[in-house]
Amino acid sequence: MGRCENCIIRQFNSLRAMSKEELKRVSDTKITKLVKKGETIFGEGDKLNGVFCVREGVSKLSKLSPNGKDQIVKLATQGAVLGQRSVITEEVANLSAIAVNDMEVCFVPKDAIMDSLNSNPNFAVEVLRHIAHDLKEADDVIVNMSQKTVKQRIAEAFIYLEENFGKDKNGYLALTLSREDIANVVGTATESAIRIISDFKKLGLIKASGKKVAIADRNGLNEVAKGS
Amino acid sequence: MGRCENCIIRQFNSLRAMSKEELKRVSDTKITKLVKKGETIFGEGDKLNGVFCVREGVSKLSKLSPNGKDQIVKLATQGAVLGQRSVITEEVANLSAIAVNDMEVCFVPKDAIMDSLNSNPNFAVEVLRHIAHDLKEADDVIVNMSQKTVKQRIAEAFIYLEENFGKDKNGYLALTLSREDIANVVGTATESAIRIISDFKKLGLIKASGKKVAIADRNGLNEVAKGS
DNA sequence: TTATAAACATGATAATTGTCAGTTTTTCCT
DNA sequence: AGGAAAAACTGACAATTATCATGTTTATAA
Repeated sequence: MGRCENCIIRQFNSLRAMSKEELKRVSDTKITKLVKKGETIFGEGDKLNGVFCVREGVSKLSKLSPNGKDQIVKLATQGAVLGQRSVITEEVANLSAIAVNDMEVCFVPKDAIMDSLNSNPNFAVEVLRHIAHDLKEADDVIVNMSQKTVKQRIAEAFIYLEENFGKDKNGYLALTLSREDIANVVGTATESAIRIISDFKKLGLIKASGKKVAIADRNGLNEVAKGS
Repeated sequence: MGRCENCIIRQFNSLRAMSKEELKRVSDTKITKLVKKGETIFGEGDKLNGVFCVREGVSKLSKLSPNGKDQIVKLATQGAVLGQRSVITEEVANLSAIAVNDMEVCFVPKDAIMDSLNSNPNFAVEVLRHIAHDLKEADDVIVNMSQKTVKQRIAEAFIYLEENFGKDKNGYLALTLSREDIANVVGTATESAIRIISDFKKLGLIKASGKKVAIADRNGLNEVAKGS
């Protein structure tokens, strides 16, 4: 409790984006919530009456298809805000948000966000910049999905995980994903992902101890990502 | 000349988003430009010092990979604004904008946009809503690319074209794309797209006269799109 | 600590999609 | 209209990726 406003501040990357009174209003109305690994924060089709700031842990934003395939569109970690896109366009959520590990999130009601957006241009522009950045990333994903092979995309995924979530003291990726989640990030079958990850291990590009994975040959992995 | 402000207004879907003075400023600084089919409005990596409003014609936003593959991320038509994402985040363009047919665009300098964004919350929120909508569409494309087959995506593409660009008096899709462009929209090889389009013709789902395509069996196409 | 499920792994095979090479048709230019 | 160039098409084949079946290891909870 008491530091939820930090999420908003970090998210919008501007201490000046919200006035003191706005911060206070947000802080007064916030609700902190613990979410266990595997639990759903919100599901596709849910009407959201607020956004969720990630204070701890990681959430996957994904969409399940009728045939059981689950595509992960984005991984959101500390400082990220979930659901803001749907709140802004006043639509139901188009993705589900599920905890990848134990999380702590805080809830900020829709009205607090919308009031600030409408009255504070700095805040609106900061949110705009942030969403514009997300859009660029999404466009990049589209291009990658169509122009790169599964092998390339998995190599990229490991590099992405190291760059965005870091390593633990032993050099392993700080964020541990199941093989299935990795497959769902790159958009392939779980077995295909497993096979390619095994190959990477044999080639010495990564090392793995159980579910933990470490990048062993960063340059080599980069080569693979750029096209064997 | 003289009606460029309409693009901005239509784009942001709010007559009240810009004040009279802002509209005047935009209108005073605009430059109208004709772009021939196949010409580039801006290329990946270009530094944009303004945005382009589409007054006439259609532009494809795409990214070319080193191996020659070209992925079309979006088709932009009358009323759309090109380059605003890059202007907002102050990055170079991440996509190229190329005319699919003869176009008329008008240029609005960066400063005119940024000034309005920073001073007029309504305008900023309208732009925000618009980009948030683009983000949802991009997320949907990501999911489609990974969860649907090429056949399904091509069926969807025809439905999309009819819904978004309409039909001419003879019932043919108003926007005529080459087979190569269709392939680049759905992310497949040109020959694969051609083969599937031929199949659709044989099945009576579409009819084609030269490059012109018409949807002959909307329900059937819908079925295909949803999974044979 | 064991049992029980979940995750990981591997082989065999099928389906999808890509590539290359060549032909025909359409478009476009002067 | 005639000819060149681009686009559309087709076949044969290769590569990639998915699916199914099944065994093994690892995690989890009673």
